[in-house]
Amino acid sequence: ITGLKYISFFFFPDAYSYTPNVSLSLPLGMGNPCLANQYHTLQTSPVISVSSCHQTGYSLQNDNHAASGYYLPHGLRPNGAPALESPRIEITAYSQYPEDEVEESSSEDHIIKRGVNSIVTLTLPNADGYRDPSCLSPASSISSRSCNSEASSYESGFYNYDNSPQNSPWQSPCVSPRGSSSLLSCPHAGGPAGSPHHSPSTSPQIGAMAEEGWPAQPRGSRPNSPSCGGVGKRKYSFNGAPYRQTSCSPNQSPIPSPHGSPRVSVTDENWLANTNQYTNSAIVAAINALTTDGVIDMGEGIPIKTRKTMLDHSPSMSLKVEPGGEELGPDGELCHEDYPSRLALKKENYCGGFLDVPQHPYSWSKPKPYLSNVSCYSSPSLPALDWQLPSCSGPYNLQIEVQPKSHHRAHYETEGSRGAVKALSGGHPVVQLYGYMESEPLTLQLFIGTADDRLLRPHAFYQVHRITGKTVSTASHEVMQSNTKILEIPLLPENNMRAIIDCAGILKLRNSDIELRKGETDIGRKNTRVRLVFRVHINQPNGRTVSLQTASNPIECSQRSAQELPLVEKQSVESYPATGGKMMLLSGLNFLPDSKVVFVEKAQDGHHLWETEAKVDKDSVKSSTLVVEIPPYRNQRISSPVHVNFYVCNGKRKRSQCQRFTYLPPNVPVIKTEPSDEYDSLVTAGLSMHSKPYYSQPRLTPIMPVADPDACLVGAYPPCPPRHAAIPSSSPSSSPTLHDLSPVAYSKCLPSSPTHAAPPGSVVPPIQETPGRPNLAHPASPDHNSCLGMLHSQGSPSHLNSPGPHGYHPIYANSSPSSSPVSHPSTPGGTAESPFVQAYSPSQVQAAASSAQAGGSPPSLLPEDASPPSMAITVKQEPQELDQMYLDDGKLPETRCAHIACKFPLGNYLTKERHFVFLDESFSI
DNA sequence: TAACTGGAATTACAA
DNA sequence: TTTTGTAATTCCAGT
Repeated sequence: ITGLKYISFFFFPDAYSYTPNVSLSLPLGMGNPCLANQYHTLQTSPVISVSSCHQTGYSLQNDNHAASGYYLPHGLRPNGAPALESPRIEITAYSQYPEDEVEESSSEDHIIKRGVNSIVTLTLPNADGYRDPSCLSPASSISSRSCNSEASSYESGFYNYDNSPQNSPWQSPCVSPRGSSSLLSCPHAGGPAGSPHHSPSTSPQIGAMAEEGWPAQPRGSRPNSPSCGGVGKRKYSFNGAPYRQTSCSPNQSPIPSPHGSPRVSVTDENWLANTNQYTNSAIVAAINALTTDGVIDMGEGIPIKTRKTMLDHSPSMSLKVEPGGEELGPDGELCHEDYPSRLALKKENYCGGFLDVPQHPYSWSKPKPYLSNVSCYSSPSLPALDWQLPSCSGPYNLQIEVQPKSHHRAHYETEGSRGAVKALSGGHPVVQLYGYMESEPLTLQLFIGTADDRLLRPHAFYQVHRITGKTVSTASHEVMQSNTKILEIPLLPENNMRAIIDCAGILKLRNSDIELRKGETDIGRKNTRVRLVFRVHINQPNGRTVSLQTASNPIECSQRSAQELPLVEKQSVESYPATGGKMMLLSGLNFLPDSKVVFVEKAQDGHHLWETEAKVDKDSVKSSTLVVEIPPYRNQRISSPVHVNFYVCNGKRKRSQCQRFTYLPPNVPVIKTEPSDEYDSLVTAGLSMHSKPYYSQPRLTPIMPVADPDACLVGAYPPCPPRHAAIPSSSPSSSPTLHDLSPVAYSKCLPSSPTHAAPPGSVVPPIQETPGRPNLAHPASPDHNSCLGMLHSQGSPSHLNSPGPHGYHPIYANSSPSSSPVSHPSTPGGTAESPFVQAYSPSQVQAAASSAQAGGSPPSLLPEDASPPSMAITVKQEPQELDQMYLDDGKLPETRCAHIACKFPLGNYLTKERHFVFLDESFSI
């Protein structure tokens, strides 16, 4: 319902005719380059400028790029707010917004409507409700605090738009009145709101809090832990959820994320490398000041959606402040520049005691010299966390050299840390970036992602937890981005751009806390598998940024299942002719002699089409390996690959996650994989291990076997750099795989199915264009899309050749049929010719992300000020027998791709929706 | 002492 | 509506 409302909101002319232009200018001086970057204003004193203007001039396109639209300083305060000697709050609300929106907000928050331009009064919780900072338990550290993780996804499309900068079409860095409820985000309250980017209004907890007497009782049915009283580990959040305590905490300093603003145009000039990019306490304080006074009202002047997200987005990234730590600049020096701001704002803060508590500036456990040159943040707006990115591009290749163990018991906030994620070998996961020859260090980002069969996205119920201690050798620190905690780890040239991930634990958030979050559609129950997602952003000389991402094998995080449930980590065969009969080796855990392997096929609507039990070689069963004979498919005469699933069953309710398997037509070459050392001993003749990826990254839907990504690039695109000769082979899944390349599959790298013209999970071009550069919005030509998809390797490379649900990415959808990849000569490695070389500005990226997620469709990349390409909505009548046509031709006509691309007029969500439907239908056909 | 573990009791939830 | 089993969460006792 929310989504529908949301969508309709977008399509309704009056709805988008007004563009909530709300901006928050919080010049923090040297304290926060991020802010400077985001707002293009670097002032000497804090200035909070919140305004809502009705701008009829906004184009639809801009609306769709909402995030950026409302966000950019150039939108409202082109010149930035004037420098002031003291904090100033400017609130201007001119416009009105849809009534329904108002109602919605009013009901959710305790905001009193007084008319379009009137003041909204926010009912504030009792100050007594704020938790005493002294009550902070170990878990109260940001590491333990959970955050409402962004759960945006293309699957759900619309949801969570309200609290994800990237997701919200209305996202705005502004402080909204509702956000003000964020006072809730009051420091001590520690709510999700604790982070300024949280909009209380969007959080169900807010309402609950106000109604139930925040933060007296944790929401939910669970009784308070004995320790909740403020003595034990249990921490109170305003809604009772410990993790909700956030950046507001005196010890926490949320900061706006450089990524947070889609329209942020950060240049190298305004990026103050030697300033503390993570010091945004000022903005937090400012927001608190603004939002907690209880009388500020912008509500009536700002579209609800905007108001909901304003607070959320501004600071989409916050810094964890280690208690007792010190805020260090890149060079290790304390950075207290933002203190004045904080202090100044403190007086305005509803939570009076908030700033009285000594600040505990963040401190790296070790000097982080590389920070001074971290290029990661040179880009103001990096891809949203739920964007699918490739693991390699041009010369770069981000790889997980050592995979984490398949089980890691996550800890609750009520518990102490359960340590860092370990590797199978007993060590820790290792990640390395290949192909990077520069001398400047980079930052490796790590967050906890999902491990289901949908697109990779931040896991709503788990957060990465920074592990500290003498046993930890890797420096790291935490930042928040869109409710997702990110661990940043240095990638140093001296270490060969290799990082040992011994500083990452996993925090489990209570299901009840997350599920009640507005917009959250995922359920936590039995959703206990995660993946470590690594990202790196490489700045190019030309200002663009190459973003790479890779995800680990799935990690089971529950205690129980780790002991009982079978877990399939790898499978030796991903696909095989329908005749079956081949032995497949499964590698995993908790296999029993009585374990059964069941193959199932389900229709799109979920009902069973076929189910059969495979023969298990009981003699060879070990707890970690299982040999099973691939059963023949029910139809031996299939003309195209058929995707089925299988699972290992140890008894009632003791099933492994479903694994994907593809039955191929007899004439389709079988994909062979290269055995990995670690598993060689396990592999019997003819068996080689495949990292299993049913629930891993979206994969190619293989109507035709997909070759190695690199191979795919051969000829047309520069291949990813070969792995380093010294690449450890400890991780089978991370080992490259070799595949037989069918001439058909190889020749064109074409999508194997119509859906690939614009797969929902397509890889986002890893290269961002310099801000301001007009976007050409021509992403790769249609026929490149498939390659993009193929490259969208996350986790183990091997899954590249496996089929999988594909997300569709907007970037390509907007491709002009005739357009070709934008050439960027300066791109190293000849990426100019790579399909990944998509020219887009950061703002566009963000805007696109936002619009896409908000609208349930992928973001589109268009220059903010550019009018949408004249793309007629040409809905070509597709042949009814797509599969047949494909098979007959041996390829998917590029022209079809082109037409599909044409169906995505930028900014037209309705059309996009239709397109999705179309794709589904096509696929079905 | 703090971090980390393993186990299990308690509570919530779903079949 | 109740029962029962499972999953989630919290707590304890160690290392």
